[in-house]
Amino acid sequence: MSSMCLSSVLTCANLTMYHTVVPDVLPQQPSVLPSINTQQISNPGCSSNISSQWYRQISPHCWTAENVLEWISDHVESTKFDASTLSLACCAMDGPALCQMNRDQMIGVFGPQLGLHLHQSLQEHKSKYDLQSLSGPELNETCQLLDNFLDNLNFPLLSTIRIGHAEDAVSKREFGYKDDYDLASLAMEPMTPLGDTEYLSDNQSESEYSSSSNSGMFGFSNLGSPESGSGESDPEFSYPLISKVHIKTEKGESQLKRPRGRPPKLSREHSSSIYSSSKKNKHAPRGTHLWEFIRDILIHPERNQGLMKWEDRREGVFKFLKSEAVAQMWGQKKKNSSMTYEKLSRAMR
DNA sequence: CAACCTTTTCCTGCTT
DNA sequence: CAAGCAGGAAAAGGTT
Repeated sequence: MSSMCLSSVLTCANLTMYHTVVPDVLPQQPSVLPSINTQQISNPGCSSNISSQWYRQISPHCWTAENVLEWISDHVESTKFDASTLSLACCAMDGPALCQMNRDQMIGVFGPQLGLHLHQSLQEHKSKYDLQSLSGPELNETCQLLDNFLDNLNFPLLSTIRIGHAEDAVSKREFGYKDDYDLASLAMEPMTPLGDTEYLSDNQSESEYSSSSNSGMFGFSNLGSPESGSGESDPEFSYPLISKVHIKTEKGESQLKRPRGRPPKLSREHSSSIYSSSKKNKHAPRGTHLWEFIRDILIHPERNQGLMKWEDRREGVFKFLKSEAVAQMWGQKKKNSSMTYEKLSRAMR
């Protein structure tokens, strides 16, 4: 089980990203999450070490006073600055106010050492977000993924949404994924661009992810696991025979089974994913965590084409509308064409 | 390089 | 009984 509860992280993201837009987004939250319930993404208390990092993903112009404090606090720590010499009142400003300060004003307020440090840091943050407009790198990456994903869908964008059963018609065999993310064979519902507040009106067509109560409608209700039809057929992700084991069943049959756990990673030389060209590092860069991926989709509702939506931002409840599509995107991001919603949901839990 | 963390995969049991 | 879901366990691989 992940030590970092997805719900808390997403809620923190939610709060950070939206609290200037949705002022009532931070009610009293229960301090304890009773259990990890993927149906309901509720709000446990956000740990400070998580929330304190969120200002990094927002343009300084959008920082709240709290973000500014966190930012200053981080620099006080990193520079071993004696915080006792710093007046809290000096730090009481929001992002826009902070951005208006020039170098000399910073030095005047925070002193020559910390002031210079803060000024330099602020310039870096500002230039970073000036270049990237609204989005952080991870967000851009996810958005690019979304764009590519949607570009690869050959479905006409209909003006009406078919309710519910489009996925019914898809057999597991038809669900074969191809290299380069060719999802033309993926019989999803046609995607209609949705605005921030313009969601599907008929909830029955959606894969319920959220909601409080429900019991188990964790999406995918009409769709079998595509793994059987795709994962092993993909040359890149097929498992070598050596990784398979023969397991005797009670009936004495010899059955070919995959061992538990993740199969060894194969060479990425033949990867044709859009990421192959951009990611050369030995280690995956930051911003590739599942919770970040989910967050990025959620905070860009105008670009997620109805893949997911906030059901109740205040409660941190969101819903998968195209659960398999989201899983496919995640799989592409992780260069894993056998990713399914079942696995994605397990990772989330 | 080891410890830790996250993700992926398989499996079992419960609920509907 | 079948399907869907939750969660345990194991393993890979990334991060620190």
